[in-house]
Amino acid sequence: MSDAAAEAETARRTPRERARAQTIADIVLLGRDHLATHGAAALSLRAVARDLGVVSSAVYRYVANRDELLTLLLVDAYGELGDAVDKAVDAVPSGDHAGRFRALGRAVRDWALREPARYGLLFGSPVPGYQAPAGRTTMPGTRVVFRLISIFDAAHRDGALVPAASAAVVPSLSADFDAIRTELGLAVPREILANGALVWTSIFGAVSFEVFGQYGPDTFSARDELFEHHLTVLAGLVGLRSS
Amino acid sequence: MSDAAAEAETARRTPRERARAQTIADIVLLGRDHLATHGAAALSLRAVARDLGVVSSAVYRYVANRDELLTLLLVDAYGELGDAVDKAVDAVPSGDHAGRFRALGRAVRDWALREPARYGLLFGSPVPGYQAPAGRTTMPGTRVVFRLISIFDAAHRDGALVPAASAAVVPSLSADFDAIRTELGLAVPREILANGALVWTSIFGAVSFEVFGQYGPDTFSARDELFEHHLTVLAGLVGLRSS
DNA sequence: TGTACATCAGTGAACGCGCGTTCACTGATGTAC
DNA sequence: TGTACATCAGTGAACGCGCGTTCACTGATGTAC
Repeated sequence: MSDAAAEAETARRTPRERARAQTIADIVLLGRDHLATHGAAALSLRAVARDLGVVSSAVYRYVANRDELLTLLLVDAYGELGDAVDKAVDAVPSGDHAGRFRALGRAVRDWALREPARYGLLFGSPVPGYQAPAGRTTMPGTRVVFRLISIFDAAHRDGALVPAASAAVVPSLSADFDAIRTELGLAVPREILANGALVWTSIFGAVSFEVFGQYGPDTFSARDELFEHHLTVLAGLVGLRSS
Repeated sequence: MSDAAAEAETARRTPRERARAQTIADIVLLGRDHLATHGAAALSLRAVARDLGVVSSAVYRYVANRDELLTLLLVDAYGELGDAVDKAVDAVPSGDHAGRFRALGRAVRDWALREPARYGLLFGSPVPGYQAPAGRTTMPGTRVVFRLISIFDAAHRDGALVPAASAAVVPSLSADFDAIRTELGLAVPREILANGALVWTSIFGAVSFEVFGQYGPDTFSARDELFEHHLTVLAGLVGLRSS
C-alpha cells in the first residue's frame, strides 16, 4: 500500500475506528515489553491492562483471550524479523548472492540479539498450552526461509554456484525436496536444496546457542567473528563463493 | 562406583537416609512428568507435592525452593542425555570415528524426540526468572560437547581426517580456539575446531527445529533420512569420511 | 536391654499474591431521522 | 440542525483458581547412656 493510499484509508475510517486500531497497537507494544522482561509463559492480560492504564476486563474489548494476544505477538515478531531480513538483503546488489546470504544471516542474528525474548517466542521451546493457529502464523513464519531459498535459487540461475561434491540424496528425501521445488518453482537441484536445509537450521542453531546462553560466559570472546566464520563455511556448503 | 561399592554405600546408610534419598529421587521423577506435560515455566512445587501424596509444605524438607527443583531437573536431564550419548558412542569401535560421530548425533536426536520438554529445558528459551547455578550445571552441561570434540581429536590423531579446504580463522577467533585447545590438550588444528563448533551448533539447530515444530507438519516426511543427510554433510565439514 | 532425649517427616492452617474470565453497569461517542 | 436511539469503551465487583513460602504442631524414628 502506498503512503497516499494509506492516508486515504486512515481518513476514511471514523475516529472511533482509528482510536481502536491505536489501542490494539498499544496492546501489542505493551505485550512486547512484558514478553521481553518476563517471558512468554508469564505473559498476562492483567499486566498488559495495568500498563495500558485500564481495568483488566477492558482488554477483552480488543482481544478475545490470552491466546489471541500471544498470536498477535507471534505475528508481530515474525513480521519484524521478516522486515529486518528483507531490508538487509535488499541493501545488497541482487547479483551479489553471497553478500545477500551473509546479510540474511547477520540480520537474523542481530534481530535475535536485540530481541532475545521475542526470538525465543518464535524459535525456542513451545509455550506450554498454546498452539499457534496455522492460518495466521504460517505465512509470516515462512518469510525468512523463503527468502533464503530464493537467494540460493537466484544464485543457481545465475550460474554462481560452484558445484561442490555434495552427498547423495536418498529417494525418500528426494520426494520431499522435489515437492518443495515444484511448489515454489525452483530451478536449484535437490542436492543443493538439501544442503540449503542444513544451512537454514544451522544459522538458527548458531543464533539460538548464542541467544539462549549455551556458549557460556567465557568460551567465545569473538562472537561476531565466530558467526562470520560460520557464514563463510555455510555459504560454501551450497557452493556460494564468499565475496 | 562399582556395583559392589554402591551396595556397600547403600548398606552403610541408615534406613532414614535411604528413605530420604528415595523420596528425593521420587520428587525428581515426578518433576520430570510435570515438566513433560506442562512445561518448565509451569513447574510447581505444589503439583509435585500432590503427586507425591503429601502436603505442599512437606516438599520443603527435601528441596529448598522451586529453583532448586529446577536445578535438580536440569542436572538430571543433562545426565541422562550425557549417558545416552556415551552409551551410543561407546557402542561403536573406537577406530570408527565417523561412526562414532554419527552415533553421537543420533543419540542427541533420539533423546530429544523422546523427551521434548526436558530437551526444551536444556536447549530452549531460558526459564524466565531462573538462573542456573554455574557450579552445579556447567560440568554435566558440557559432557556432549566434550565428547564431540574428543571424537574429532581422536580422528585427527589417527590421521583419519582428510584435510578439506577450510576457511581461514581470523586472529581474534584463533585466540578463542587456541585457549580451548590448550585447556583440553587437543592436537586438532584450530581450523578444524572452528568447523567443529559449527557442527556442534548445527546438530542442535537441526534437532531443535524438529523438536520445537519449526518444520511444520508437511514439509518433511522423511525426517530420519533428512537428519542422516545432515550428519553426512556435517561429518564432511571436519574432514571425517563417512563410513 | 531399657529408658530419655534429639532428630526428622509430615500436617494443617494461614499469609499474600496474581491470574483469566464473566457480568451488569455507566457514560461517552456516533448515526438516523 | 436537533433530537432519539444504538453502539461502543471502560468500570468495578466478583467467581474460582493455583501458586510459593512460613510456622507451630504431632508422631514416628533414631541415638546415647
